[in-house]
Amino acid sequence: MLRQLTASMAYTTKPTENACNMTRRAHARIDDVARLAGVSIATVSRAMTKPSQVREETLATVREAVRKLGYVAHGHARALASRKSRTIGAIVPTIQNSIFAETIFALQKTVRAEGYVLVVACNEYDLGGEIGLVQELIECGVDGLVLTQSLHRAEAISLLERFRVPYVLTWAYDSEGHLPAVGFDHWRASSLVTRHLLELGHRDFAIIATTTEGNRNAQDRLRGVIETLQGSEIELPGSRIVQSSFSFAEGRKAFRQIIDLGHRPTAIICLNDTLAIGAMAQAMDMGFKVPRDISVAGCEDLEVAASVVPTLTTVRYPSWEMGEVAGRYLLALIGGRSPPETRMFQTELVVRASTAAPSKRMRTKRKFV
Amino acid sequence: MLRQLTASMAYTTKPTENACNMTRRAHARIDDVARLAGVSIATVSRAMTKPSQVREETLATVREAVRKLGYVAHGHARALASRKSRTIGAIVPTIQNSIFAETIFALQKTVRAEGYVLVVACNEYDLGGEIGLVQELIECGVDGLVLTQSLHRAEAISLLERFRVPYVLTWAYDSEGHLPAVGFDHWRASSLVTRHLLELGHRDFAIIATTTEGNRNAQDRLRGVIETLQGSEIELPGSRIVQSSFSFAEGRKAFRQIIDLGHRPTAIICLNDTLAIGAMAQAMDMGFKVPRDISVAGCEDLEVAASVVPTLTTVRYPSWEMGEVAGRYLLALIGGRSPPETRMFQTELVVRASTAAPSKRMRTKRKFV
DNA sequence: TTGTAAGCGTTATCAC
DNA sequence: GTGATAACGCTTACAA
Repeated sequence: MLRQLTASMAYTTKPTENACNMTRRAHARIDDVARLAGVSIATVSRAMTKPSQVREETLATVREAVRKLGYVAHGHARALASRKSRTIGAIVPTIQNSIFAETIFALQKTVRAEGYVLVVACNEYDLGGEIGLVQELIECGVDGLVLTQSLHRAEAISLLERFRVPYVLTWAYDSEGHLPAVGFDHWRASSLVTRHLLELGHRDFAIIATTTEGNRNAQDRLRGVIETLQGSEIELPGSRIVQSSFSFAEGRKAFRQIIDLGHRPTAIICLNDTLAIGAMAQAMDMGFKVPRDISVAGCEDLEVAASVVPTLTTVRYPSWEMGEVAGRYLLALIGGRSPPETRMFQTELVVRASTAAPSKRMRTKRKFV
Repeated sequence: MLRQLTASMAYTTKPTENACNMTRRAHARIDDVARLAGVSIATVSRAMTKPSQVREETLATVREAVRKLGYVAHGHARALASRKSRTIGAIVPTIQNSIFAETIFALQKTVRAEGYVLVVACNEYDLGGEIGLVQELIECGVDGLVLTQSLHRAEAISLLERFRVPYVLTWAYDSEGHLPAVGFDHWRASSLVTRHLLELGHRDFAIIATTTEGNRNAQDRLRGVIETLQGSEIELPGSRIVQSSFSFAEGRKAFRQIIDLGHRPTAIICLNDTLAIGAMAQAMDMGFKVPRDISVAGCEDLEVAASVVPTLTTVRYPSWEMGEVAGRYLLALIGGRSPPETRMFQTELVVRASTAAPSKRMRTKRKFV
């Protein structure tokens, strides 16, 4: 509730009556400022939003009145009249995953620099109904919307277009390149990791994969590994690919599962860092020396994980930059300027101490696939 | 921008003209729904917000019209007329720190369940001007505001009270108990850790502390350790307390610094988990076995860190619960219900593998302070 | 450069 | 239960 009125301020009271005793109201309105400054409300409005159109002297008077009364504009009234709210919405699966937190943080900073505030909603991987969220944010009157890993892209977009709300997709894949989307090349990310291990001389792999069902990004990552291996004429038996869900413990379990197969690969590629860290921990618990006995690599930079386990070879995803670009894109669209090109961000391999060439000991002990 | 009008819709056109051809407009308004349903706009409004006051049959007609037109209410107009916006604001230092992310996530979930959306703003530890942010959110017309570790509490509160915006402080300390605040007992948290080590038989400590300047929480944590030690007649020489900033690398550096003193404590208490993990990593790099040679404990549960380094003895801060309570508190205040009691959350010691009784080897090798 | 006044799309009061 | 209509607090086209 933005303002609390005294009883006498109810609908029956005439506006002119209020005008006389602003002391009875909770806070100042534009007409209070106008009266104190001795100008019209239009001038006050202009002084607030287009100061260049107001004479220097008048401006000073108005500003003084604003200061004296502690006037703060009523955003909803302003939005209703001007048809712009200076708010931007963002929908993310969760804010608890540091990769999304980073994007949101960057986005928030970017739009705030232009006077926009950010409305954040989490769809919790659709448990709450993504389309409902989009509609809610439209109802809130956001000037633009950022969608992250949208699960119902087509519906969300048609809704946004019907309401003429500018939008941009993040963490998204757009094969045709027609949609405003910024994302990562997940295929390339996991391919980078794989090539790195191939170049070190590894020929004997296992993959700890995430579930790929309905997740294009995860599919791309898995394909990136498999196709790169195929490029080197290496076929991976299906049993060497373990599917896991997202957790440290799952990474441990998957590692055990691989070792239980009775065949030790020289390198393990994990399709995300949480799994990789779990696998590494399990390897060490089981007496493996990393990377002497086995190399472990991840495919997705978890900022926090990287600071905690700074030895993991992985791929850096510039999620901060993505947030910035998404913000700038929307701001341009809203401001009627031509937006920057949307694009596929390139990821970058970060080689750390968890990978090395297979040791002689490994080579002699193992038969290749 | 919520709606785009065609040229003919400019101010010169009379409302009654618009009414006839809604096809030329971007989307439906309440009067379009009313016309299609054959009722007045007042009825439509009631059907949307107080369905119980509308006859079942009328309700169905209106709902059908809403569906047909894809009508979505204009939040700003609604907010202006009703004086409530169904948005709640939250100011946090950053969303990148997982403890705040967790609180925000819980808050978001709690308020969304009641139909509110969350506007998030980060003050980046005041680099952006906290009071400005508060004013911005008031201008946005939030129905309530959550402040986190507010650095300018007095000013923020006076502003909020002037505008009659309900608020609640989180991660906050309120010695008098007059303010609506939910926080943690940091003194107790670090005291718990200290007592645990004392009970294991440790007498020889070092502390890796955070900067305490202007940070009441950090001060409390440090006092918790020192005063608990004093309770056992243990005085810590100042050189055994190393001040660090917040990072993994700083934890490493601080550990080296302590060892460089030439005296090895049997236990190290770190005032946050990031420092603790850094210290542990450094210890292991330097050939220490944890906890055989040295015990390491933290004072602040970092969710991600805990999942990555699941061996760290630390204190769990229920930040999720705090977000929930903060949300419920505001919702109660807004709804005119009596709010739940604000309180100091109790933290809870989580003993893991990084602490143990000092070994005989340690005991014989060391002289006590 | 400034003032006048007509919107912006709802809700809430009051009469029926 | 429902309808007519006056707010809600601001922006902006147009006139001065």
